[in-house]
Amino acid sequence: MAKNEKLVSSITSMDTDFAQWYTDICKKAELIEYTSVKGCMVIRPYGYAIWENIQHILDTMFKETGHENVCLPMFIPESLLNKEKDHVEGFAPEVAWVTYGGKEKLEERLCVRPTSETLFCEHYANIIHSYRDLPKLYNQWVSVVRWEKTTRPFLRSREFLWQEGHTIHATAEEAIIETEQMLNIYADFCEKALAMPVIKGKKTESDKFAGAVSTYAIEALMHDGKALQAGTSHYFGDGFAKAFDITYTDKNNTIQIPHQTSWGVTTRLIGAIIMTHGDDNGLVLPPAVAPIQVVIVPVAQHKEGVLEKANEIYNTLKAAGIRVKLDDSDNSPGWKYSEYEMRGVPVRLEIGPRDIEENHCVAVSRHNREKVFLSLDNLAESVKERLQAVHDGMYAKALANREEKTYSCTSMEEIKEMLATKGDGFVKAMWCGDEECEDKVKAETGVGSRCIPLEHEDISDKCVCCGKPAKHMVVWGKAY
RNA sequence: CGAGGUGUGGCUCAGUUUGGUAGAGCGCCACGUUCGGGACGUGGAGGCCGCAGGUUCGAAUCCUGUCACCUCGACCA
Repeated sequence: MAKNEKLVSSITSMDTDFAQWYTDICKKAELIEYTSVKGCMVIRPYGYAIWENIQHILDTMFKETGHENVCLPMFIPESLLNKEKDHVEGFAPEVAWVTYGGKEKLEERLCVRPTSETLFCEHYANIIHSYRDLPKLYNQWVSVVRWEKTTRPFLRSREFLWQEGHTIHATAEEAIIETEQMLNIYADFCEKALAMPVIKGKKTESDKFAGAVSTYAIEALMHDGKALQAGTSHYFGDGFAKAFDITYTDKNNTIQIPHQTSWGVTTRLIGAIIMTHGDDNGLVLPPAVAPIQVVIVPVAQHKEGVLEKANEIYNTLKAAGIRVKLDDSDNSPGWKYSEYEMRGVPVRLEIGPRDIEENHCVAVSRHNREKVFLSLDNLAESVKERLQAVHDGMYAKALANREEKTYSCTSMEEIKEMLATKGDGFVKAMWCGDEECEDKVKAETGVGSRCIPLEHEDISDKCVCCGKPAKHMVVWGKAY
């Protein structure tokens, strides 16, 4: 392994400086490049291809559950943004404004959408009249702008790509079911496509979305023990509908107010992948979203028959629907091994004269570097099995990391001690429901409330802070 | 946004204290030899020192401002 350290010396090791390690990977795996505008990055082809794969899988899940894609404007007139009081207050500090059109000052300034609830509401008010018009299950894939003070690639940028689902329903029950359904879709996606375990939970009052009745989120734990909110799903009740005057006539010819939801995930998921699975050799990509699932590295490719065989393998795998790349550049095999490990390619196949003689190739799994020989007969099948094994291995590893860094605590002292001795992580502790206690826990221990998990656990019957009867089990953590 | 740190070819950095007109290694390009964990030889290209002002006969070096990145806080997908 000593030699190995030298190979990857260009990436700062995770233990030395996790933040620098993260930045190194973003740059060296060619996911992003900075631009002259703070917080606005170029997502390079390799990074964007990951996003395209995320989009494709999620979009399919959305469509399977009856959602339709739309596209709304990127500008919101100030008066429209101002219609829902909590919503404006939540977003006003971080919106960017357009005040000029060419040389003329605008009568009313336009905000660059930080999120599109208000636009959807304006639209719904126009198109919804009857119970027959409901529900509307809309989603859009767009970018939004939030003028953040501190920015980091993927985790917090001023412009970011996301999808925002906005649905409107006849009844509260239906909207609540939608909110839960989308939370479940996100959690399934994270676990099955990104190999990333998440905790589904409800946000506390102080932490919920501006204008929502309740906010649900999936929370993931990164390799360094910090929490990352990976997706949110909000139930709005009829608050927005009232503010925007959206009504419909029901079967009995009486005017009713509909109920709404919104839900979203962003390019932050790419940051989550990096920080959940990455290691000191670079990126480790889950097979489902990896732009290249298998890279073929020919060894002694100048020798007769090697490139021919490599091409044959390439064609076989490609025909089987695997995203495969053959690197026949004249870099040395060793160089290629390191390069594709840094880029996180899940499986590498090595094929050289000795392999050809024995009718097999070498398969190396990125996440654990395990090497096996695979027969060239039925190769597509066995490669698919390897990809599945990589996914399973990555999930197990990420889950083990989370378990190891999850602590159940019954007192403030215990929280402090666990964090001090075992490092950052998820802290499970009971809470009375009082905001004062929530703030106090954060102020004294450094960990804030992440969510109230849907799967309840009884750690004790008393609030970890005040000792009064507990209402909820809360997962606490330091957040990105 | 508050406190601290760093900006020098694509990358990692030396040079800044004490001003005198820019270096190394890696990478890149060409050719040849190589090829089972980042190969080697020979030749070559590439930087007005983050940017803008100022001081000075003269600024990578001193001063002011600004931008970007990193760390720790506060805010957030």
